[in-house]
This record gives sequence, structure tokens and C-alpha cells, in this order.
Amino acid sequence: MRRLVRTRFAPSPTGFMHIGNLRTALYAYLLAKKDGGAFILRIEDTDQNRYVEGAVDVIYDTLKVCGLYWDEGPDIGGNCGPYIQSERMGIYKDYAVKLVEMGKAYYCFCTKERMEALHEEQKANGETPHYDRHCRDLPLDEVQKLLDSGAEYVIRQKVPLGGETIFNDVIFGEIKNPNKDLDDQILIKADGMPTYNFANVVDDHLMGITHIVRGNEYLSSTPKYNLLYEAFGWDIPVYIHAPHIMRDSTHKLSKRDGDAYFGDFINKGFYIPAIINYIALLGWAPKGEREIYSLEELTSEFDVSGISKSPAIFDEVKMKAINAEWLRALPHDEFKTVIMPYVKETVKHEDIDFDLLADCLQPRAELLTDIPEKVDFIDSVPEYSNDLYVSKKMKTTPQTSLDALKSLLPIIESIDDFSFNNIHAKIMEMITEKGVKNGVILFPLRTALSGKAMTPGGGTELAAILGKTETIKRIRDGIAHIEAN
RNA sequence: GGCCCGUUGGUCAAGCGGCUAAGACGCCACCCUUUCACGGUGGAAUCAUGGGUUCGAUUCCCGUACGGGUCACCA
Repeated sequence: MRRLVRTRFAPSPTGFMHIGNLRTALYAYLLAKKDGGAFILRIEDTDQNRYVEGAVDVIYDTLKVCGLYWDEGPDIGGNCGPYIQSERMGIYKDYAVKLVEMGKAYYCFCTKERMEALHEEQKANGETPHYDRHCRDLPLDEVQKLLDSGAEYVIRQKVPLGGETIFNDVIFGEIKNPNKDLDDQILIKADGMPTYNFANVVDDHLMGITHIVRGNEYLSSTPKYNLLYEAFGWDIPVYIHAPHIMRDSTHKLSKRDGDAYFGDFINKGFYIPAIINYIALLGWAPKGEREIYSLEELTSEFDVSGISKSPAIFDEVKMKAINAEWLRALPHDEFKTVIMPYVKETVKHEDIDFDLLADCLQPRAELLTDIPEKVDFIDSVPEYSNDLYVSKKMKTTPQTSLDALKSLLPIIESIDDFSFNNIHAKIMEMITEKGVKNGVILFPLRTALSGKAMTPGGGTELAAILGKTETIKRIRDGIAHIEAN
């Protein structure tokens, strides 16, 4: 029988959710959920020097708002807990000692000072710094003596001196590494804490992880992981090393431009499902030509064969386009709910037609943060020049605009049912009668109502949004404005 | 530097020995139009490079160039 897929996301709490990490979490989530498997959250905090207040909450919150719910984790428990490494300390040491007993690891009493000197010397000789295996073959009784004397020690992995380690990655295929290039890495540090690499292997096994989704940077250390699995006689998981997300061809996404953290994009006005949609597409391509997917749709469409080998450059312009497409496709009520907080930033008036406003905004909203500026004319008309009444395309001048506004005024005043359709019908009637182009009348109306060159709707829409009283007032103001200059 | 990995338009990418080398974003033009958008139509633009293998290479192999990753008592 096939094992149920179990994936995990194992971030270390740094206080921020890097967009690359979020994508790794997403892929791990999708891989598990596609198969009805389990997605596990584990916090890797073995470095006590890096403790950041509230960092774990950032991880929880980000995953939750993105809809990446976990089946087992520190807060909800599970059968393989605890899910925070700092609470699992005893476990690692026991396994390391077991490894020593099996001859696959050894105690090393080399001091940090000796290591530093060694590395300096190696560097001076043009070598890559590495451990010289000084303690690898220490006689057992001597080891015991040192242990009894309370000497400080670490436990190192005993990597085979020759041969090569071969492993298979779902994305990259077969990868071979000569064992002689592998260092006898530290498993347990002098403070008794496991190193990341070791804790990772032990926990992944103990938690029954079947598929490991992680960044490409682990490709080089995977042989060491596998040697550990083999030493313990454990099943080697399926590896999926995802390519990096880059800022440009030579740099990874960085904090510098505010383009590395999930929160940065929320601040820039991106809609969360669109962010998820876009990052899913960075380094992974679905089968067909569609590219707008909800998390649920991604779950059924996701297939590791679509993950590419080469790094992807993050393109905020493209993400913006995806964002706009998402916003346009939202049902009216949902769109309105999403934008209202942004609308309220500049619109304090309550007596306007927010539903019509939302409809006008919807095809024009790219980023949520663009909205306040788009609707700022609603509360008050900004200062503007009569040049705004000049349009070559609409064939208008301040003079024709003055005429237009003057003939519009009685019509607007006569309308009782001040709905868009009704206003539109009445104005069109007048336009037909006059035998002029629509723009000759409607362009000045829009200008008088907004005082802006670009608005989220035409003259008729703005009138309906603002309501009769305000529309009349603004037409009068417009007339006075033109006459005064 | 050693080892590992990658390279299709500006960007994301499909392709998996034979195609006029998809599609999307962006860009340009036109149409629609009460501004700007939305929408529609069309256009420019790509297989890093040199050798092989093959009747035939974007696709397979080798080298080169370029780029990335990794070599911690960090994760």
C-alpha cells in the first residue's frame, strides 16, 4: 500500500515571511493536499541566538491569511509532537549517540580555537576550510576518559572516505556527489543543541515526512542527509528542490527594495489570493493556458512535473496584472467589501452610491492602494485649471463646455429618479436634440464634477454616484469656474 | 577555487528528435468608447556558444561562456 503523502513546512522564526519561503510552503501544501495528505508545520528554532519576539505568530498569521492551513503543528498538536524543535532537545542527542554506537558518528573534542586556527591555515594554503578528522579515529578508551573528565565535545558525522552518494531529485533527476568532498559535519553542537541539518533529518523521519519540498540551496547538502538516513536505516524521502526566486538574473529577492517579504506586498496593495496565484506561477507552470487560479484550483492542478529547474525572476508588473485580473473577476459584493477600507481613506461622505462606485472602480483597480487617489474628488473638487475643459478628441473648449454645462443644468434639475439609467437617458435625449457628439456634453460634465483629467467613470456615472444635490452644485461651480477665468 | 545545478522573446513560460517554436505580462498600432480603464483585433520580439550523434536537432552527448548554489558549533 502506498504511503499517504506527508509534507512539511519548517521555517525558522525570523520575524518575517520571505516570499521564497512562502512559495516553498505553498508547494508543500499543494503537494500534500492534492493527494489528500497531510501538511505539517514545524518550527526550527535550534539557534537560540536568533530568537525573535513574536516571530512564530508572523508564520501562523501569514499561513492562515493565505489559506495554507496545517494539519499538525505547534498550536494544534498532532501525533508527532512537539512541533517546535527547541522542545525536542533530548531526542536529537539520543539519536546522535546511537549513531556513534553504530560507528557512523564520533565524538570530537577539538576546540573552537583549534578549528579556527586550522581553517586559517587551510585558507592560507589555498584550501577550502574543512575539518581534518583529527578525532575521527580516537581510541575508545581515550574518548571515554575525555568524556569522564567533562571535556567539551561535539558529535560529528562519519562520512565514508571514498565512493559517491547518488540521489534522485524529482525536479533535477539523478545527482552524484563524491563522498571525499563531504565534510564530517557537526551533528550535535557543544551546547548540546543539534545542528539544523541533523535535527531536520531526525524530525522528518520521526514525523513521517514522505516528500521534502525545499529550496535549491539544499541540493548540495542532500548527500549528507542521505548518508544519515542510510546510517539509521530509514527510508529516504522524495526530494523536490524548487528553484530560487530572483530579483534579477544575479540577485535573489532582497529586503532592500521591499520586495522580499509577504507583508511588503500587502502594503503595496496586492490582494492575497492574487499573491498566492502569482508566486505559484513562479517556477511552476500549469498544464493548460489558464493562469488565474484560486488556492483550491491550484490544489487540483498542481503537479511537480511542472516545476522548472531554472530560477525565476520576480516580475512585479506581471504580478500587478494578475492582481488586476483577480479584482476584476470578483463578485460585486466581495469586491466592494475588499475596496471599502481603501475608499474610506479619502471618502468621508456617506450619502453616495457606493455600489455604482464599486462597479466603476472594478475594471480600473490594479492595486488596492490606487483606490484612495482615484476617489479623492468625491468629497471635494480639487483645484483645477480651465485647460481641463479642452479636449481635442472630444472637440471641447472652455466656451463649448460653458454652453454644455448651462444646458445640462435644467435637465439635471428636472430629473426626479436620479438613477444612472434615467440620467443617461435624459442627457442622451438632449444630445440627440442638439445633434452634437456625446463628448461635447459629457466631457465637460465629468470635468465639472471631478476637477480631474482621469476618473473612474464618465459624466453620467459620476453624477449618479454623487447624487442630485451635489451634481447640481458642482455644475453651478463649474459654470462659475469657467466664467471667472 | 573544488563540487553541484542551470541557460527558449525584456519577464514568466509551453516544448520533451521533424511545429510557420504555444500562451501570458509588458511594448506598439488600430477598433470600441462620456475621460481613464475594461474589452476586441493585429504587430515587433526567443532557442547562450562551438563541436559531435542523427536523414533531421530547441530537444540527446561533450566542451566553452555566462549565471546561480554550496563548502559554519547559521538555518
